[in-house]
Amino acid sequence: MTKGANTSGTKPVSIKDVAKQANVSISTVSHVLNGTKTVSKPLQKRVMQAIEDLHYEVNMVARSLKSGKTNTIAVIVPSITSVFFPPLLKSIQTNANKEGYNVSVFGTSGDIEREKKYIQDLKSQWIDGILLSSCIDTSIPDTAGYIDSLSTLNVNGHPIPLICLESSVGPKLDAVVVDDENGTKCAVDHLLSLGRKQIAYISAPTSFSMGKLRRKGYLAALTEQGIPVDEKLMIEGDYSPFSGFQCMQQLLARNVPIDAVAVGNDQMAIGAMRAILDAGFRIPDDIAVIGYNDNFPSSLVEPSLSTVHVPKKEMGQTAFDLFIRRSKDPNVSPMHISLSSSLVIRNSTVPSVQTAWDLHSW
Amino acid sequence: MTKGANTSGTKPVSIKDVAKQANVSISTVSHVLNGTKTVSKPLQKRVMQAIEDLHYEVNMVARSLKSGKTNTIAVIVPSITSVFFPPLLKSIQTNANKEGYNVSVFGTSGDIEREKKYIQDLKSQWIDGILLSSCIDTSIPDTAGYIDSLSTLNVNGHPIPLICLESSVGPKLDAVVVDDENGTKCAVDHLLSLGRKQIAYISAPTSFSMGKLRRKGYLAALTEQGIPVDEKLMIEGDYSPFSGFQCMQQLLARNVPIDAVAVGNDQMAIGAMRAILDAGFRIPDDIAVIGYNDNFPSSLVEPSLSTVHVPKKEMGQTAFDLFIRRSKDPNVSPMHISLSSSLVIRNSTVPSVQTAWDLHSW
DNA sequence: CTGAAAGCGCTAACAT
DNA sequence: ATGTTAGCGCTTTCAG
Repeated sequence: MTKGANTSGTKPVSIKDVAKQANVSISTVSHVLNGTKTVSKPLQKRVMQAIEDLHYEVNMVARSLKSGKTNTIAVIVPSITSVFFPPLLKSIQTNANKEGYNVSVFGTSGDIEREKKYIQDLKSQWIDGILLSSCIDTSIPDTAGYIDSLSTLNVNGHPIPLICLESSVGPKLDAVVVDDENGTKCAVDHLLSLGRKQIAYISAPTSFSMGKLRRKGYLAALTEQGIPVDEKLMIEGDYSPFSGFQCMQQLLARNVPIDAVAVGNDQMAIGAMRAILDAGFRIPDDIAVIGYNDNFPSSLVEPSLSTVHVPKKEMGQTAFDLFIRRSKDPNVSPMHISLSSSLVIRNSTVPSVQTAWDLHSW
Repeated sequence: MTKGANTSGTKPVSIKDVAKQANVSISTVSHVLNGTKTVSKPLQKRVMQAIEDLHYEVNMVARSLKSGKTNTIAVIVPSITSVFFPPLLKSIQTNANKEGYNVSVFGTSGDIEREKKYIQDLKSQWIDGILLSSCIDTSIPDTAGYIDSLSTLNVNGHPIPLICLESSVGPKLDAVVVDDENGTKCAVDHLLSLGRKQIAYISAPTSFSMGKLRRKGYLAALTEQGIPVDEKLMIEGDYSPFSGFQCMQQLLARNVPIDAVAVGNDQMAIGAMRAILDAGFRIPDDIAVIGYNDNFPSSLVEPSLSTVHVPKKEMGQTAFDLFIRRSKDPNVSPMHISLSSSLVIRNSTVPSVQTAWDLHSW
């Protein structure tokens, strides 16, 4: 009646016990378990029966030791509480489970040493693959060695597929990113189309390719319109809402006229909104704001935040697909997939549009 | 110079190779690796040197097979995207890492079959422990067998510690919960103290102890004031913001006067706020709203949402401590820890209080 | 179609 | 203090 849960027993039952009970050899049991070879119907029955009777369950660690596979992949991200990652993690999890993989999640808190440590540990555990949103600061010298080591991670004599998430770390590694530059350019173009002239920019850390590319998009948009770039209008945050708040305060304190601000992510944008509002300005009448990523809080704040939508679900899916692709053939050449993002216009740039709270994804 | 990353190699190097290189026995290597026995300085040196030279790294899966320990715990939650869990997961992760444990996270999407499947798989993997926020519906008969099996989970001849998170599943299991009943009572008392008489309640699923207890707190508060309970004022949601929205719409459609609503969690409360506002009522002038959990979005919405604070960090910490406690002695009697919650008053009940956006935790 | 046996890499009891 | 050896539970040649 109840499922074959070894619910009470104390003695571990192994393949050996099953073999004995079924009166067959140990290898026969293994073969019916894995379908590795054809086993005659009668024996098959007996084995199944014995498995049932004994409540046998395979031991994955022994199997892993033999097979070299753990059926587990790891996802390493800077923060598991940052609102951006959970949807991504969920997507990865869903896709991985579908293919029989388990997922372990690690949060580095932006500490590169912990990132390295995790990767080291993961190798020892014979992890089947790593999806990495690295917190490495590529602006620091001597970083090349680490990046290089990532592309040649190997264990048990074979390479461990490693896929970069969100931010490409090097040309030799598979990666799935969004078209950060173009997305930001669209955002700034939108501001420009609204007639804004003094557009500030709060950047995500430019020590990462993501931050660099997004800022590049900002610059490109200005340049295209022949607007001179003013360093006074640019500042760099650290992703967090509070850093956005602080950056905006500083921008405001510089006494340069500002009628709009584009921001490297939604968290900082919301922090910036707070600073603007606290300083007594109106959004967007005095200063328009646009973020990046389209996380659910952006639909909740007042006024709702315009932003650039990033397809997190698709991103997780794609990353997992890249992992599968590389597991099948470790030698395929690295693939960089850039997902396209799209503008989401809300009230922080256009007061007249109807916007609604996102009541579904959290 | 560079860390001993086996960065390029192809041959797996085992303890055997180290032994040969150092010209010692395999067990000596093991002993210096684990400090299991005292090894003479010179040999120790030679072994360390060989490890260095060969870029040796322990193989955790082989070690696990032998030792029966994987140094990994699993956390199973209904949803990894729900805003409540990430802070909890982070806390668990932090504490676990400190003690040398890795954490695997699993989201069941509220599907009890997936929950069972995960647990089954985890047993095969010889997981060291499970922290479980179960999605089992205790109102369904035949559920006892499952709960019972949880308290006797065992593998490799020894029990697997299992700790219930957020919702106690049975007296035989360790659990860390919040004082749901009292917390809700305080919330409703607050509404009462504001002079509200027609207080509706949107419940979390009452098929779980958490939902039951919180509703009980609501009833207790009314009863204490001699206010008759009106079934028309009660309804049950499914945790999600959208369900809160729908529940509130239904409540409003019942044409019973309502001047306040207490809600089983913040997500539903925010959904309910949307419904109230959409229906043209003012918050809190016409209808006051209070939630539960104190997740960051509650500070962001307009008006900000009063709620009951739940210490997620402490919860993760406590759960992990319980795990450690039970690993050390599988036979200690089950411990139920109830964390106390506290009222957070914001503008959805008291317009005059100053509230600020939470800019720090997401 | 079935079984015997050799390890995967490691730990730990048991010699020496 | 050091070495020898027997497995942990499983997969997978290789024989029969």
